[in-house]
Amino acid sequence: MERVRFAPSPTGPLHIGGVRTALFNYLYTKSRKGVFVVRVEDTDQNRYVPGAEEYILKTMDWLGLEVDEGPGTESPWGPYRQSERKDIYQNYIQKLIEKGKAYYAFDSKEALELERGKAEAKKEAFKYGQHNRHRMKNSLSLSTSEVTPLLKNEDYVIRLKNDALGTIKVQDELRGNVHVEAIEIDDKILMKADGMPTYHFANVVDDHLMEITCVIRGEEWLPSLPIHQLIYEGFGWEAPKFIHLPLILKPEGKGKLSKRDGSKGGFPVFPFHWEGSVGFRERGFIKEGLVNYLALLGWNSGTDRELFSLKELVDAFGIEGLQKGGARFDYKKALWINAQHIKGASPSKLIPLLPPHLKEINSVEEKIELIKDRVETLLGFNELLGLFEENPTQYDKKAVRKLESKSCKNLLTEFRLHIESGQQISKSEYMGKIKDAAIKTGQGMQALRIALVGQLAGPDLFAFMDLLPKSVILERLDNFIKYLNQSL
RNA sequence: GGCCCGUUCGUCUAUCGGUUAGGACGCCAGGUUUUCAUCCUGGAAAGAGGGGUUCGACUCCCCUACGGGCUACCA
Repeated sequence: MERVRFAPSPTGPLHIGGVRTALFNYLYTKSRKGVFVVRVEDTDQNRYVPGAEEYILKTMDWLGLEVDEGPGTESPWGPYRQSERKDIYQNYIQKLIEKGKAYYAFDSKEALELERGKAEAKKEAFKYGQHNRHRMKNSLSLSTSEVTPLLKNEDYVIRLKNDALGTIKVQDELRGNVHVEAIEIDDKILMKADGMPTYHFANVVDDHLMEITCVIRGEEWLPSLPIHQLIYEGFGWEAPKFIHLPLILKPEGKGKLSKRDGSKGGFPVFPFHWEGSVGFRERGFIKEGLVNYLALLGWNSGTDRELFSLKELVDAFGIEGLQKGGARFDYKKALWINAQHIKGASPSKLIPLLPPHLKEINSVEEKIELIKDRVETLLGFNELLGLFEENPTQYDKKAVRKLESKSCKNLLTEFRLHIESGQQISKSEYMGKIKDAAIKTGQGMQALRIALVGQLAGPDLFAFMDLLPKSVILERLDNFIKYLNQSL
């Protein structure tokens, strides 16, 4: 049975890169009928942001990424917040020290800065490791009698003792074998002075204890895979499989997509609102649209098919379809995908997603049916449904100018009488009136359209009128006739 | 700078040694429509460069270039 985890850090709202990582974790897990675990990696007390964890969980909930185990779940594998697992890490780091795979280090930040500066001056990278650990201040270079008081009186960290030789080989399911020289890997800090583990340590310990079978994370973690492997080996544990996903890149320019890119590019980067910034949900995306677009960023089904529901994605998913190179975010395509899902959705599914004042309007189902092919996002319904609810307050001047005011006025007056007398409102009836008035079809249709909605765009006029109370139609005709009178 | 990963139309991608290099978004043109949108049809648009290997390379190998990531007591 596969057990797969999504392990976000609550340092802020999840952005779409994180959402996609969650999605691929979910798809992989469910396509293999495995257990989907969410683990909150809150080991950095300085970067902790209140509300972020809740935001992440809400996102999963909104998108339908059902969590099998996570914060709040009672199970032998819990707890699922790393801040609640401190004792476990303390316990396991001792084991690593006993095995001689980790050691205490007492170097001050200043001392490390100094070393770093020296290395930089020589155009070298500073590494704390095999070649220089003997001249640093740690339990390997100091005698036991020196170490004991330091342990008591000074801040210290615990470092990985990397004594690997030659070349380290690690495996990524997407990229195959990756080789790194052991000397390149430094003695990473495993335990910080505040007693909390670093990512590297907590991650390995938890993945092992939670019996995770496959780790799916962003490509930014690929360089630290050898470190993690060293820790697994230090414990004598078998490592899970690893998949490093390509990153989502900025729409244009350089680098990976960041949280700031949204405001610059005029598109959202968060699933839903966070503080001042709006998310995909506020921009009128439905979950199916967002999920589908994100799945296509770095994955394809191997066929020409692009439209999928979440369930269909689960069925179609396979790691063969994963891409190795980074993918640029394309908001236009995201909008198109969203539009396809809105078009395919039934009105009853869309109505609950509308703002309260729109949910309740008359014949809302029929109205949505009439206009859903015309919108890209849910926001489009505000505008188009508004055409039913509010009489035009102004008329498109340019369009009005092109009308032959007098004959159009007569036509509309005639049509008004026709409606008032209780006769049928149909296309053929109106066409007859146009013919009688001896004006062009286009003119006649445009005049009616402007009268009803104030502009030259909108849904089919007769279907539109079917859903409009007769009194409202009359009112709008009156208003426009009056308007024409004034301008004559 | 060092290390690692990557590179097919503007963008997302198919191709797993032999194809007129396919699809989608976007763009352009035409059609349907009372308008706009939808929809339909068509079009422009790609293998980073250089070496190999091979009867034959987008596909395999090497180099270069470019892009990305990492290089914290952050994840």
